[in-house]
Amino acid sequence: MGLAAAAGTILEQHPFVTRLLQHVDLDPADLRSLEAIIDGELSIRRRGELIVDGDEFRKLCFVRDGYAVRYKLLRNGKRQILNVILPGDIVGVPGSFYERAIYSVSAITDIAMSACALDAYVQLCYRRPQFGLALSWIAIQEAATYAEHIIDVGRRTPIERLSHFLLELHARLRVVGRVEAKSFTLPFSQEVMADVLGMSVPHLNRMMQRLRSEKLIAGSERRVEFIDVGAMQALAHYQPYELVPIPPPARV
Amino acid sequence: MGLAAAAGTILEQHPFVTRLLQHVDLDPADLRSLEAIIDGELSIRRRGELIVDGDEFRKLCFVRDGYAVRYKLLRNGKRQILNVILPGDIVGVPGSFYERAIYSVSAITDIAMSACALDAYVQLCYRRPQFGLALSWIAIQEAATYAEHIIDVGRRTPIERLSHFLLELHARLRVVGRVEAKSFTLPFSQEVMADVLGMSVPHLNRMMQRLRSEKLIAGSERRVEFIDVGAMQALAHYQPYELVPIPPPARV
DNA sequence: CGATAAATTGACATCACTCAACACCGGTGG
DNA sequence: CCACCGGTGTTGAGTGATGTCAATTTATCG
Repeated sequence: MGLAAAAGTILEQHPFVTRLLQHVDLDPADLRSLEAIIDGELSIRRRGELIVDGDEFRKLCFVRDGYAVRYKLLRNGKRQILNVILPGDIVGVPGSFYERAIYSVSAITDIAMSACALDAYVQLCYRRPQFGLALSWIAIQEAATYAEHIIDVGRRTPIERLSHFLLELHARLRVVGRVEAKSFTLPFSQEVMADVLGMSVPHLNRMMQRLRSEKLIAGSERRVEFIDVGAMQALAHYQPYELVPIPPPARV
Repeated sequence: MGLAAAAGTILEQHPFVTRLLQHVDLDPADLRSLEAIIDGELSIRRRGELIVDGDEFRKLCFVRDGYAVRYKLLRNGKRQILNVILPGDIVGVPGSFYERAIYSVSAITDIAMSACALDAYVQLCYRRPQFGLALSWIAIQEAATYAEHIIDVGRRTPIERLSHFLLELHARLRVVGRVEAKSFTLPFSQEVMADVLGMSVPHLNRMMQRLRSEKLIAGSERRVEFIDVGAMQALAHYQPYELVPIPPPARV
């Protein structure tokens, strides 16, 4: 776990800031306040554990680059991945808000994050309420993503689930500039995707082949190219959602 | 949709306030500010729709009494219930934060709520940042509930799912004083529970019988009495979680 | 180039869904 | 008072989708 000294321009080009600015206007003073509470950069190696279920963890880590998964292991050895974590996401939601972390987070690739103490962020919220609102917005978006995930595993068929996952992943990666218009590189193995979607690896593999044979996607390996986005969205019951911006403070 | 005039003591004994006070200290002035933005009481009849998928809805409704479900209908007619809504919960999370509601909400019993405009709540957050933090905390708790639900439908077996649902429901109802120590009255039909848990009604029914025959619960109809809470929790992989309180503002 | 991880394929068993029919209950109107 | 009715809970039979468990090929990484 490397902890580098905080340089001057931590937040330059930071995908978390990119995401924040989609919800709320922040002036340079706001950004400096945010930067002031960052207490370091964290680097974790591929396969490293960022958070282990049961830990006391009271930090927020803003992912600069790399991929991770938030998951829970059941006693029978099964793993459910709750969410894939992409650049711009926060590690520590929801774990840091509980007495002990309720889920584990593990790095899929090498990953770099900017970290701050939860308490410091909360103090920032008292001074600059827009950060509290931003956190609410992000948490609500997180909840909506989870909700869609419930529908995936609860009522969508395996092929619909997989389609939905691919479309949503593409949309989320687009926000932080990690995709091309109709294609992208999958950062995740089939084992990971199977654990996201609550299915077995062989079955996931078969569904992947079926998407290819039905000419909905192309590309081999970790490459996904959407051939017919419309058909794919219809199959997946996919619907792009748009968060409202955070209303600015009323003039007094 | 009845809209009664706001009386003086809207928030007296309001289960939403009960929940807020578990996270954060609010003084009487805070509560008056909250009360000031409530623009009315809403009553909906059993089976009424509170929100329809696709609506523009920009309110937060704090449930005073009654039960509802947040759900999505797929084109094939299947319904996935994302969450059951209990007294003290907010209707409008996450729907009001999107341009158009992304889920529907429908009343299971008659339901009474206090409503305010989302924008008014946001303005309150600028004036009193603890309300922004409270919203974050509630949204994060919502996300964690959804996460547990993902594990239910993704990796827990049907009987584990059902056990988990019953235990969690009991815990949530306890916070707002709607249960006895080891028993409670189910507000939901088996059809509703099946749609929560992503299973068919007949199968849910069989699992319910199995819980009874294995002496884990007793009670018929809508009555649930836990006989062996420990065994039930073990079966369900259930774990009670505790949110940290919102840190108070630092002394200056 | 060997070792390890990932993707793919096949055979098979079974869990849980579908589609029924039926029982029960409370309310409602004749 | 009783017949009807919608909503709810219960039961049964049949079947197909999907998991399990392997073996095998292919990629990736030292």
